[in-house]
Amino acid sequence: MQPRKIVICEDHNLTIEGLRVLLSVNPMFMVAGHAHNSKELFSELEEVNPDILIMDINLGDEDGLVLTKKVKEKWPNIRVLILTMYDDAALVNKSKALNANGYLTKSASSRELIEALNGIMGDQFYESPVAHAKRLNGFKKRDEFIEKMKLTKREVEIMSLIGKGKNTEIICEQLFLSLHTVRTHKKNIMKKLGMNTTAELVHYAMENHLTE
Amino acid sequence: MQPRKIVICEDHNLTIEGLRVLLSVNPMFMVAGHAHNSKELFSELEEVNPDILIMDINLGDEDGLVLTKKVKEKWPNIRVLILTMYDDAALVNKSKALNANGYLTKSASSRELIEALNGIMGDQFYESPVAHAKRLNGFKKRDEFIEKMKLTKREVEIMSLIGKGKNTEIICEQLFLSLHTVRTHKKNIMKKLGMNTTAELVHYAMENHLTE
DNA sequence: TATTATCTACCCCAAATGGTGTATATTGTA
DNA sequence: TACAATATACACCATTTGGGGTAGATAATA
Repeated sequence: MQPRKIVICEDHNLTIEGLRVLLSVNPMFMVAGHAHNSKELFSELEEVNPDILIMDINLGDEDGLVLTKKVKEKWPNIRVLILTMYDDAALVNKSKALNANGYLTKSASSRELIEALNGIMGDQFYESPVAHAKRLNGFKKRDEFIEKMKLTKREVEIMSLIGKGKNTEIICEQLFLSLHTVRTHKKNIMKKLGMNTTAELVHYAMENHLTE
Repeated sequence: MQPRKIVICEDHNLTIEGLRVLLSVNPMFMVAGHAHNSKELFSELEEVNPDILIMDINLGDEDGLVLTKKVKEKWPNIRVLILTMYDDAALVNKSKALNANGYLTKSASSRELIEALNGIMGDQFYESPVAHAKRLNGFKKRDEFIEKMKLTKREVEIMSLIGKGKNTEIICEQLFLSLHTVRTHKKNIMKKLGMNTTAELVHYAMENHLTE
């Protein structure tokens, strides 16, 4: 069987090199090219015509998810694996919504990477079984909490990051939002929950598994 | 207490600079030198006589693990932390076999770096709790954490309350302490843990079961 | 006993947060 | 289409927090 051709879109060279090394030992896959941004990516896809695109979410000032959508519109047959450092349910769902074929965190082992690359060839959206199981455990309580507190989607997303101990600055970088917006959301969450310190938010986000 | 002297062996200057910055804010450690290859490393170790060596595996055409073995033969008292981009069980075991004292991936946060640097001072081989738990399904132990981080009795007490989401005002009421005192303790805790927001403290207090 | 660690408490200053309010664009939906 | 909900962004102000100190009292220990 021909090895599957892979293009990597990732702004950190260290990671690109790491992926190349990991994949070089496996005859089933071949890294045929890489790109650091959307411009490089489109010319690379045009030239290489790969089977698989490994896409990072955090591409400097570009958004890998937005890029995924564009890629899928132009090349619907390319299978896209989102590879990111964020272990975040909201991002998994977002990836799914944007027609990506799978989601894997950078904390995955090389074995999990291979599993994922095989997994995304199927019809189903692929997610690391470990990560999936980890999140499902807290779902009941989590959804109850969200429903009870009437948190909006965005608020839940922000609550999740707050629960991970991230401050406003980090959150707005991560979600590509203005500092004002994140502060507004945070204040609205506080009103809904009847809390008035970040510490309380972190505590209750973790207690109710909103971080997963 | 004297800060621990550290030498970094790493071929990427960017990473060296990053480590220097991350460690410069922590009074418990001092980067006393660095090296890009084995030649520079041996002269640096001779001159500096450090407590800790942070060793990259991928040193251009040299192998950090082989180098670690040589270092350990000549300077058995130097604690060696392997820092690498590979999250790979086989490499962890190999590092252990070659008498390194700990293993950390480059995807680690600054907090995890501090944890690791404290961790390798112990008798046991240190591995990132997250990575370790991921593989072994183990639980983080409250006492381990306290011991590793060298938190005092009072600090643990305050950490526990912080973990419950209580703010400084509530804590000082509860412990019959001045606001200044609680703030001082809190700042000292932050220094030890390499954190700089309350949110992070809450998150990790809960993660490590310090609230119990 | 001398030394070190811990606990307590305060100072200053810059940055971040919390409280309140306004406003516009977009999305969902009755 | 009109209406409500949501997401975004900003202004103003008082309070709290974080980072840098100093310093005395007590406890532990070499």
